[in-house]
Amino acid sequence: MEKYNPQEVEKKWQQVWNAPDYYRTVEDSSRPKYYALEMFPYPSGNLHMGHVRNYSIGDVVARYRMMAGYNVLHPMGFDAFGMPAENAAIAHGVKPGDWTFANIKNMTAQQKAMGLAYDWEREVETCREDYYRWTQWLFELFYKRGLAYKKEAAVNWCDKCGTVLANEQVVDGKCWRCDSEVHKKNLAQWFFKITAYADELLADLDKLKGWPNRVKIMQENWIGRSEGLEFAMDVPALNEKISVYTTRPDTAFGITFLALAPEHPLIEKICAVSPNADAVKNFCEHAKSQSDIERTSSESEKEGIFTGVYCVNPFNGREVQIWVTNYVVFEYGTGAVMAVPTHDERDWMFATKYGLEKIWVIDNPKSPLDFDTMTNAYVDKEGVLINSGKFTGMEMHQAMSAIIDFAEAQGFGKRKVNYRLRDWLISRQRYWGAPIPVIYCDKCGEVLVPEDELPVKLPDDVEFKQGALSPLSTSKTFNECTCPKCGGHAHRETDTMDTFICSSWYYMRYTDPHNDKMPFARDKVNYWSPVDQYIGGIEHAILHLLYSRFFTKVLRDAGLLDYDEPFANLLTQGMVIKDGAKMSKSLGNVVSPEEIINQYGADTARLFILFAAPVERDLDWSDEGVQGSFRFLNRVWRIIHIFANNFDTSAQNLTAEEISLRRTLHKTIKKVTEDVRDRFAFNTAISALMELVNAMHAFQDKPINPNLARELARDLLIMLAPFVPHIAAELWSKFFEGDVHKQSWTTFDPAAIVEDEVEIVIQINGKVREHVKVAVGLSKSDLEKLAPTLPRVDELTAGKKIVKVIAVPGKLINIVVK
RNA sequence: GCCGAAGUGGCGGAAUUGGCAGACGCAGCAGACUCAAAAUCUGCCGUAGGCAACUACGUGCCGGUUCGAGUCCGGCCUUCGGCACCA
Repeated sequence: MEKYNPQEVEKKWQQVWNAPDYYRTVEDSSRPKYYALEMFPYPSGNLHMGHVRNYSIGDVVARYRMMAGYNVLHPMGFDAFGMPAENAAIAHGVKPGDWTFANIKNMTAQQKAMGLAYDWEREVETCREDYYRWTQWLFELFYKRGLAYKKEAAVNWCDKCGTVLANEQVVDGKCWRCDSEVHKKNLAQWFFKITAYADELLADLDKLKGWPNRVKIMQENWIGRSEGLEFAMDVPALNEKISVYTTRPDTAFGITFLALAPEHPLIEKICAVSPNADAVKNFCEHAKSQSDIERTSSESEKEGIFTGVYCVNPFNGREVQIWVTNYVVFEYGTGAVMAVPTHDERDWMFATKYGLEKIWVIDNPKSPLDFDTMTNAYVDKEGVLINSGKFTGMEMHQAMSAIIDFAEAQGFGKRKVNYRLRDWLISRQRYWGAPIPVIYCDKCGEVLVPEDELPVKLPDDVEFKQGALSPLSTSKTFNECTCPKCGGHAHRETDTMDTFICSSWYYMRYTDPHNDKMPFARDKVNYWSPVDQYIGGIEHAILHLLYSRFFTKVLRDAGLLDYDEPFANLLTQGMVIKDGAKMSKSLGNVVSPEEIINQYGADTARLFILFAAPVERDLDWSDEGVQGSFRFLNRVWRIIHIFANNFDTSAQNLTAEEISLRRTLHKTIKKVTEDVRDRFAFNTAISALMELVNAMHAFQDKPINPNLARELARDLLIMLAPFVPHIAAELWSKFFEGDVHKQSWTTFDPAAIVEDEVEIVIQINGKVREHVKVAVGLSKSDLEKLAPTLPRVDELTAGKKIVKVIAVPGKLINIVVK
């Protein structure tokens, strides 16, 4: 028997799998389809352990489904536009495209060294013209459907990245990529109208039965739907109205002031009549200069200034002061808030600080409030209205709808649904992205580039300088053009698209990657979609997964596809941790996949990473654990060779020991199948395989029935194939015909797992006192009768009274004594 | 503050429907093989007491339901994640 040499074995099989037709996928209506997908990577240059984990999980899923008779689509590609390529251009003078393609080449080689079962002919690279042509085409589709628009707004600007960011890409006031602080800037930018789909994006979360609950909850929070009342308050001094939005119309009689965001357009008019206009203007400047964190943290100091102007509460006719404050968010609702200090914590703090009036309008009849000594707002969702005119005495929830009805009947307000979700800012002042296909004509204004002129190609003659200027605007060949409508003088949009747009539809392109008439054919995308199993990191819970859901719904409404949700099942893998922290260069705890693969082989790396932790949980890297996995593969290598020595011996009837070993095999088949198919419990599937190999080891020095030896070797290799494809293929080729990866998944023989005896537990007062073997199928009453006849039971219950006997067939007998 | 997840040996983890807590692996200890070491194989391995059979305790804490709770219920504690002045 030669030694297990993973380097040699893996190289050999990777060459076999690299043949163009080995993993080629075609539509086939005779088999059920299965679309297995891992989130495609950014081509940073090297795989890290997070990638290895992601692809190992996906490969087990795909390979198992292939063997289980499904027509499996399992593609890979690269999210190839993005800033690091551009930064490399600035730092080292290399072209972003050259840098990117070199990285893709390197990473593809690393992926191939992992032995992954991909159809490489479907590879997608988002930076290639034949891909971004369709990204631009989709932008135009959104534009034509009124879902892409340009607007001047205060947007998030990252100095370090030299570009604007979408709300989803700002984390705790910082840039999601470089972690530097983001500030507001007024710029005219392109947006996608994701808010038009807010309701459906929220409602359809219910359809996603195969998604982790926490991801759905995160999206729900992000969309942030609320119901309430929007109503107008008169400003007599200006002969104007201010609209406010509230979710607590039941507290409307407690309004004591009105709070405006410093950006509110009415402030200018107020200043025209205000006695302290200068102070108000100064305050607004000050508030606007505060950083995002200062402005939006609930712990920040609330500040404000009285404008000297009043408005009228339409419910009771009271005049209330108009204040400008730093805690009202302009982008949400109407940018103006009715303030009720007694029933809102923020208003309480503000009113206390500035000595404003507090009027209580809700009391709790169950435990009446002592208003004179209250030090907080009363915000519980329970109570009855007081001091509220004709609504006094009404239960607060009834009062909410009654007050809304009243406002609607009087014509000064209406029911309103609001969302926290904002439109998606998609412009980026960067080079390495898909150019926005828009032309600005001196006469015609904003014009789309005609479809047959797509793609708008990225020019080569640009200067890569950090700053507010889009690199494309430095190109001499790109900028100037003629108007497609009138032929007159025009110039191009020089911003590119957020790369999240490229990744919002790549999984559709995989279904028809070489189509040069359309982004994809409708019948192909419908055949393969939705993705049956999507696998990736939790960090995309909102970003990529929300954007992709939005894209799917827009493309459905445009008639390009016929389903509502892109990803039927989602698996969010945990991080790879070492020494208690995420692997990172700065901590110096990075383990390179390349080194592990060189030392032990890809099979060992895959096995360890799948065995060490459940897929959803963080995984602690352990060098000793890797050695353990390598040891196991060596055990497999030896035991298969030993068993194969018995293949040609003469067959006898199975001994009792052999029957028991066969039972272990079939129980293992059942468990591994269920763990892989239903639970993604790869760690327990592998532990069951280890137990089987341990059981086989009891026969290492004994002759074994040749039929059983063959059955064990065969089924073990089939079950190992999705996890450790190279060693399984090699051992199979040595002792069996054909290719292990083209075998049907093995099934268990129900007759083989039947036991004739079961061990049941005897408990006395719930404590285990004895184990007995009984015939299988003994009924409840048989067991109850059996219990008192056991000598041990007799001994332990001597002198005590048996109160009750509980029997669970096949499990236990519990005797209750006093 | 609100929402969510988790807490089990020295470590990673198992226990799928309320029924033997600690499968499997790592580390450790002992033995076999060897001149020796490595590799391999075998056994032991929650804590305390005991030569042992065995006994008591034990799944973050307190209480409850149940013949029986890691699992269910109520109340806390800790850690991690998300949202966070959204009216």
